[in-house]
Amino acid sequence: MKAAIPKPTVHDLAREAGVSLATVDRVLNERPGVREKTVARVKAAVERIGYVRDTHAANLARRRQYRFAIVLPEGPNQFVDTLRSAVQEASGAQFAERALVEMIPIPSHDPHAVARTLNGLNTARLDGVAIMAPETPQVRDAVDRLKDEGLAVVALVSDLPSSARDFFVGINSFAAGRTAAVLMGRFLRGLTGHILVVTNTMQARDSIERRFGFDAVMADEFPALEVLPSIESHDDPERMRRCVREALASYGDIRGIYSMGSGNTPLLEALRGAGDLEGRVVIAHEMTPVTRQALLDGEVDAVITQNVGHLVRSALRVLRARCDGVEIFEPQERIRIDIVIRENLT
Amino acid sequence: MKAAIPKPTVHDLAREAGVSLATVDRVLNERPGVREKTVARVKAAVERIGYVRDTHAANLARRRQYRFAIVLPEGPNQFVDTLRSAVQEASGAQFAERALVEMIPIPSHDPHAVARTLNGLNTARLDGVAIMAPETPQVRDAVDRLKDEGLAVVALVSDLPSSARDFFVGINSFAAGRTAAVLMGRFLRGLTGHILVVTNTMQARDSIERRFGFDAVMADEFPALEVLPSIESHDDPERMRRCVREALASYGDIRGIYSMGSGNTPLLEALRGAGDLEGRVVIAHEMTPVTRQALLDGEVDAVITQNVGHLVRSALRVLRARCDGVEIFEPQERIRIDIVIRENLT
DNA sequence: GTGCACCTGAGGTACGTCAATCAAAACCGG
DNA sequence: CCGGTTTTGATTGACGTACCTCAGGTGCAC
Repeated sequence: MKAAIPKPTVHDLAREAGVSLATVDRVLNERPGVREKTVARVKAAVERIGYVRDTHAANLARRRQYRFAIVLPEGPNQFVDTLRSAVQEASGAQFAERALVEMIPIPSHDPHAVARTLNGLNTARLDGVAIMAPETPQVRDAVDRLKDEGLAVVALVSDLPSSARDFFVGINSFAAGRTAAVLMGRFLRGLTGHILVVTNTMQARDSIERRFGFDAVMADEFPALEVLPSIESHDDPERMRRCVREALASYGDIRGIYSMGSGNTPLLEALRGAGDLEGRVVIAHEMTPVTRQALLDGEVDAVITQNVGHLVRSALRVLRARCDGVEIFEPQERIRIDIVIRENLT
Repeated sequence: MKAAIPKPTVHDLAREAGVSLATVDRVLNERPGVREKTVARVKAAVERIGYVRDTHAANLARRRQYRFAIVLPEGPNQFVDTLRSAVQEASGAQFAERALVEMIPIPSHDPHAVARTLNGLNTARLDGVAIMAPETPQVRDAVDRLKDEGLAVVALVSDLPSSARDFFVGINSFAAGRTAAVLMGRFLRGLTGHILVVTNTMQARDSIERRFGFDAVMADEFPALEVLPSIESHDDPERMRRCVREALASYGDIRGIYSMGSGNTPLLEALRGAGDLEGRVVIAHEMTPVTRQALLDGEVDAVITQNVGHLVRSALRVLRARCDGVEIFEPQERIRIDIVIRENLT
C-alpha cells in the first residue's frame, strides 16, 4: 500500500542547488534579493531533479482564493441562459477548489454601459474576468485597463482580438458557418432552390462571420442553392414570424432555413404553419431547450453548437492558469464545433 | 487583495458539532469507535455549516499518490495509438496532480491472455485501473476480482456492463451507428443503390452494435439504399483491398461505404483505384492521422469519433473520484459522439 | 460496584509550501 | 581593510487535514 517514488520537494531542491530553503523560496516566487548566479544555480537544479511545485500545497500555504467574475449579457436569451446555468453548476465545484465565481450581467446592446460595468469592477477584489461582450472600442479599452490592473482576462464565446485579453475561449464563427453550409448543401443534394437565413441582428460579429463562412461554402460548392439576404428580427418575435411567413410565400422553393442566432421559437412557429416542402432542411445554432426539443421533434435537422459546460470550465481553467503563471494545456482548451443531430444528442 | 468568506474547516465543524477534532476526524474518515448518535451529530453539523473537506490538504497530509494503470490492446492500431499518446500527454499533467499513470499492453485477441494480465496486476501497488478490452467471461471475472481487492475500475471505450466496473467512459455504439446512418442516408438523398460496410472483425462488440444501429436507421428511414453484409478484413490489409475491389466490381451502384473499425488505410487504397460514382459517400469511425488526412483530402466525408483527450482525462478523473469516495460530476464525464467533417476539423 | 469494553478528548507531528524575521556572510568601492 | 550594502542562511509558524497516542469518560453486564 505504499511505494511510489517520492516527488522532489523544495528541500531536495535546496540540497541539490547547495543553497538554503529561504533562497529557493525567493527564487521560486521571484522575490528580489538574489544574485543572478544563484538564481541560475537553482533553476539548473530544478531542471536536473525535475522539481515541480506542488500547487495545492502552495495554495494552501498562501491561503489563496481565486476570485473570478463572469460577465454575461443580461436579458432573455436562450443561449445565455444555458451558459448561466453552466456557470452555476461549475461554481459549485469551483468553490471546493478555492475559487469564488461571480456572475455579472451587462446590458447587451449599449457599448458604453458595457464599458462602464467593466470599468466599475472592483479590480482589487478580483483575480480574473471572463467576458462575453461584442467588441467595441470602449470594451477594448476597458479590457486593456483590466489587464493593466493585473487581472487575467479571457474573452468568452465572442473574441476580443484587438484587446489585450489573455485568451479566447470559444469557436471560430467562420468555420461554424462553413460547417452549417456543408450540412445544408449535402442534406439538399440534387435540389435547386433558395435558402433562407434568419438572425437576430447582423450587427453582431458572430452573425457576420457565420454568414460569411456560410456564403463562401454555398457559393463554392452548392451553386444550385441560392442564399437569400438575412432576415433580422431585432429581438421581436412577431417580426420574425411575419418575415419568415412572407419569405415562404414569396419564394415557392425555399429548401433550407439557416438560423444564425436566437429567435428560434418564433421561427419554428412560423414554419409550423407552412406546408412541408420536399427535403426542407433547418439548421440552427446553439443547443438550448428549444433547439433540443426541435431536434427531437424533427423540426430542426442539425444544430451547430459549442458545449457550454466546456466553455465555462475552460474559461475558469485558463483564468486559474494565468493567475498561477502556469502554461495552459492548449488541446484541452480548444472548444470544438459540435454538430448535433437527433441521433447523437446525448 | 483579501476578503472572501473563509471556508469552514474541521475546527469549525468540531465546534459546531460540539465534539473534539479527533472525533470529527474519525467520523470523516469513517474510522471505527464512534457512536451512531455522535456520527449523526457530526454529519448534521456538516450539512448545517456546509463543510466540504479540502481534498488537497487531505492529500497533502496523507501523502497520497494515486497509482493508476491503463490497460490497452497492444499491436498496431491507429485508434489505440492516438489513445496511447493521449495517455502520454495526460500523465505529464497528472504527475503534478500526484498521480502516476502506467500503461499496460494486452494481447488484443486472446481473452485468456487478457484475463491473465488483469489477474497478474499487483493490486497492492495500484489504486485504480482503466480497461479497454472486449467483454468476455474471463475479463468479467478478472474485473470483479480487481473490485474485490478494492481497486477503482472503469471500462474505457468499450463497456463491460456485466462486470462490477464502477463506470464506463465512452460512447454508445448503437447511437454511433445510428448517427453514421443518418449522415449516410441524408448525404445520399434521392439516390438508390447499395451501401458497403467494412470492418476489421464482427466479433467485436463495438462492430456488432454499430452495425445494429446503422441497419435500424437505414431500413427505417432510407429504404432506397440497401446495406450489404459486412466485409471483415481480420487485420489483413491485402484482404481488405481485395474484398473492397471485388464488391465494387460486383455491384455497379455502391453509393456509400461505412467503415466501422480500423483498416481505413487499405480501404482508401482500394477506393482510389475505383472510379468515382455519383455522390459516393464514405463515413468512417475514429479520428486518427489517416482519417484526418482523408477528411482533408475529401476521401472521407464524415468521421464519427470520440475525443481521446476527453476519454483519458475523464477516465482518470473518475478513478480519482472513486478513490476519494467522491461523487462524480456526470455531465462532464459524458463522452459525446463527435461528427467531424472537413469544416469543423479543429 | 467492579470490570471491561467502548467512546471521546487533548495534543502532537507531519505533509509541501509560503512568508517573515534576524543574523551571518559575502561583496564592493574607496 | 573599513564600513556599508547586498545576498544568503537558519528558523519559525502558519495553511487544512491525517493519523497516532494516551488518558479519561461512559455505559453495560454481571
